Amino acid sequence: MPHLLIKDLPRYECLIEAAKEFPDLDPSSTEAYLHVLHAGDELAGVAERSLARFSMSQGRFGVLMLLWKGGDSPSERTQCGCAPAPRTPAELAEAAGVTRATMTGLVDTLERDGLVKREPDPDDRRMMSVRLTPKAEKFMEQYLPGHFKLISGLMAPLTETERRTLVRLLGKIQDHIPAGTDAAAPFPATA
Amino acid sequence: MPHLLIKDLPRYECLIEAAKEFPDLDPSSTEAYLHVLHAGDELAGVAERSLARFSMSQGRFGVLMLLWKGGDSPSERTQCGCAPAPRTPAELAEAAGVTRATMTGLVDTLERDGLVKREPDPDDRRMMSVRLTPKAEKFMEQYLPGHFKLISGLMAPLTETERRTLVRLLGKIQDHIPAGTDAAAPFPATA
DNA sequence: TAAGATTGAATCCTCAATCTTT
DNA sequence: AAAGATTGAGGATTCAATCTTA
Repeated sequence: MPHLLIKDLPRYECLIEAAKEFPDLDPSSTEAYLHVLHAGDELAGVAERSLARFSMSQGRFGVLMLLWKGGDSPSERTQCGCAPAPRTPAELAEAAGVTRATMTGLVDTLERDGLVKREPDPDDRRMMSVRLTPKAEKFMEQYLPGHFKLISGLMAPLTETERRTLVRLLGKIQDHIPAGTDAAAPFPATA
Repeated sequence: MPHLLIKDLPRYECLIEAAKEFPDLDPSSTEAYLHVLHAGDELAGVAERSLARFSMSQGRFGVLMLLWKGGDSPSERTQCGCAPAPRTPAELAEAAGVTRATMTGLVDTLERDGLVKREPDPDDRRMMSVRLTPKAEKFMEQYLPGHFKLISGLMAPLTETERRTLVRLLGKIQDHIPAGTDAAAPFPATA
């Protein structure tokens, strides 16, 4: 599940050493890259272990969050000026950034556990509508306050200003990440 | 594969709005938390798509990196003063932070693809020794320069100073992450 | 044809046995 | 016993079909 299969990051001196053999290796870039991935893994790990006690996974929890407080009518489905909350498996997959097949699987286990319910769309019989059950509403009401407290605790080592700086720096990276699969090839795939 | 099942992060105003309903939600903490996870997902996604063109996964690549340039004799296995490179499945699992069962699976597919070779330990017949094959050495020599270039490009939007700041801020978070599973429970698991 | 949802085969990962050797 | 490695069952994920409806 972690992005990085390394528990202990290499020391900066090791990166400098490795750069002698690989001129393309930029130590400060590599260090920053490894730290972002590692921090993400660690934070996700904490959240994951917290969720695991309720037999909940990050993926299934994410679907619950997407469905949470979405309202029923289209007018209710817009939260504070944002896009309407997703309802169908296709919308959920799009919003979550996973394939429809993955969403089918997630909704399967959520439905099996009584947390969501599939209902056929009355207008278009190809579509399904996914809704939270009262059991899921109750779970979210009980779980979320502690979840937010956990996040606050994780970020407590940073001051408000440092958090803003962190978000700004990460934003600069994300704004320049090539979308989709068009990342430059390390070497020709036909080699 | 992503840690976060949300493609578009909520806007800050939405977090402030949500905080009215959940007093435990601290907007700046939540924003920073979501950004770290999201940035990690995006960066890992780029690396993953780059590796995928060679039928390589982050997990298997991580094993290759762990094994890379480890040398044969114990004296060679220490790289620039760091811990000796792992050799057995148990050591690899420990260094990678995954279970031994996971490492067995990764080594299985790497061996099937001719990238590593298992050899029984002559001293202790319970143990195996895992080594890179010449095919894997060649792959790494061809792949790594482009890999490091890719990372440099991803971090290019940041100045050297900004990278140091980013690493410092992430380090402050990581230093205070509770180890293992002892994260505070959001609410009693027995509820 | 095309779109929504699902299924089947495959990889990656975990936990809880199991098997072998110490 | 205890340690190293593996196996088996199951969840999460993807891709490439497949099925139904528009």
